[in-house]
Amino acid sequence: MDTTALATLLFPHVTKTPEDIEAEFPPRSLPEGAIVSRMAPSPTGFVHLGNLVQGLTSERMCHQSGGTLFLRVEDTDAKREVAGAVEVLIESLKHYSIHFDEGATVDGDNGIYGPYRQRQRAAIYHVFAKQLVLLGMAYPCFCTEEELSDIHTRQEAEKANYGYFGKWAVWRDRPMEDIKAALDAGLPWVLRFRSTGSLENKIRFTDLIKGNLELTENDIDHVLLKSDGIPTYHFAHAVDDHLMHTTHVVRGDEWLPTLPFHLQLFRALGFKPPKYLHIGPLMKMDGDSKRKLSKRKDPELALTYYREAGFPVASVYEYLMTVLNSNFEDWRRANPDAPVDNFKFSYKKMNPAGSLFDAAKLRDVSKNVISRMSTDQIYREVTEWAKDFDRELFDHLSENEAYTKSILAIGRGGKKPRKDFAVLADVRPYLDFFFDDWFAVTDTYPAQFDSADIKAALEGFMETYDAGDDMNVWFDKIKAVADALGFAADMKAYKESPESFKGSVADVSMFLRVAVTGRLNSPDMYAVMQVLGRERVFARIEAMIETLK
RNA sequence: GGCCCGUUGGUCAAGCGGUUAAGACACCGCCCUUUCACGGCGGUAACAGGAGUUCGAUUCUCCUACGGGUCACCA
Repeated sequence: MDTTALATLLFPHVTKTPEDIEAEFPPRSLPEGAIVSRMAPSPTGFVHLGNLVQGLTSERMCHQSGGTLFLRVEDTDAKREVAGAVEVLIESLKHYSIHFDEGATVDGDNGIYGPYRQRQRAAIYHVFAKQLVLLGMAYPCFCTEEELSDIHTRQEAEKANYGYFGKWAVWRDRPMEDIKAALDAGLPWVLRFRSTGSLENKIRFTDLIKGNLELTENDIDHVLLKSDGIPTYHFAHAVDDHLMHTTHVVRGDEWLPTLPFHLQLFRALGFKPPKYLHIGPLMKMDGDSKRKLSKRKDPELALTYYREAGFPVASVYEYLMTVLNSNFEDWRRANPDAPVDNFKFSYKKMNPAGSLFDAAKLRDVSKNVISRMSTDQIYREVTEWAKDFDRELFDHLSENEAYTKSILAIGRGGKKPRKDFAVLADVRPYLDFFFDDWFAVTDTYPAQFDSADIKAALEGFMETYDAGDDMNVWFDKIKAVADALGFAADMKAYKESPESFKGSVADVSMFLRVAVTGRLNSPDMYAVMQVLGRERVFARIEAMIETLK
């Protein structure tokens, strides 16, 4: 077979050589040990947790090593592409604070190793495709979809392995005349890799996460270029990651089965392969068994789900960190206030197996994250969230900024901050009673108490209340009210002989709490009253007294 | 079916030939506490099974079982 003739026949317009292209993608000048990696998602309009897991890993490795992280859009499948998906993607990753040094942006490209959208790189791939043809390592295949599925059916019937190889690879050794004839007839064709691998042979490979692996060689003549001239993932991966000087590839371990093929491709092209990190899948419980989180069945796979539910970015980030690096939690406990970026991320701490996504754990992490936020920070977070997902809340918050902040400040800061919020959506039910138009008495007094006593306690409280009192004086006054009504002022005394009292100061506090907050449970009453102000407090108590008449 | 990866308590996970097998979440109990939310102390609970290698295996090897992934002109 005259490969020169075939190459010219197949790629008449390709004039550049691989050397020309190489010259256009010079080596990067980065410090020793700097990692170059990328996020290479396909623009399907759906950004999921897996993308973030992979992105976070790449991002940490690059930026911790003084390297470069870039974004490459893998838009080789025109059928799946959704309009505006690139924008969604970029916006979403930005939201989750993954910063790219280089790559595709909303307006175009940033960097000298572009284009960063694969379809725009078609001419580049063709140069290397032609090269492979020249070397006899690739050939055109004119099989139709029907022929291919027919092959598959026959393989099933014969219990043979699936795929285009051996005797099934009907175009692998066709004479030139056949190829010419097919070309002249205008038949569509794909370019296939001429594999020399054998199932008999094993290859050894070290994955940075999975460790030493023994894989079987690839014997399939995979498609390199599709009939539209656009490369498949495999070919684009080899060419791009070589030209863009990627040092580490982080991806899901569903790629492990095709890894032998990728390695083969790199060798055929004369490229040095990057180091690989194959991450186990994120799973979830489905009945009694685990399974990979699925785009179709599991709404919690989509990043938008977390935004909508009101998980702050920092919460999702920290949760994923705990999943990715097993020592992250320990570090966080030792450094509760340190910026996350200070954590030393290590791929050595990554779990080779898949992890079950743990929603309860995410909530717990989130509670801690939110509890550590300053008042201004939580105000900003919740306002921003409410803007999109709870307009009414947004209005209340933004029209009463100072007031809202004083509410959110209750129990915030200090060694043992309150942990009331797992998600920002928890904020509204927590603080709604502070706003008069939302305030409603939803809990009722337990039946065991006499309304005359309740009324007397409320009135007694108002007689001596002074907003200027400090907490101790304030509570002493409540104790005095309790005492006067035959309620124990001292909890110890009450516990020793509850039968000698009508109740305790705890009950008297409860009378006030229901009147002032409308419920049995609330944050610290003293602080609540300070925030509400004397006028509101009295108005509410008086309203309650009315109902007790 | 072929190929590959994985398997420590309910869940997330330390461990990397000798440990009383960490820790976190969840759950339970006690303490603190005017409710709540915290916080403190304690508890239940695990090396899938079987053969090897070794003085000794959770750790190494093999087999089995189970789970997962993958076998497209999708990535």
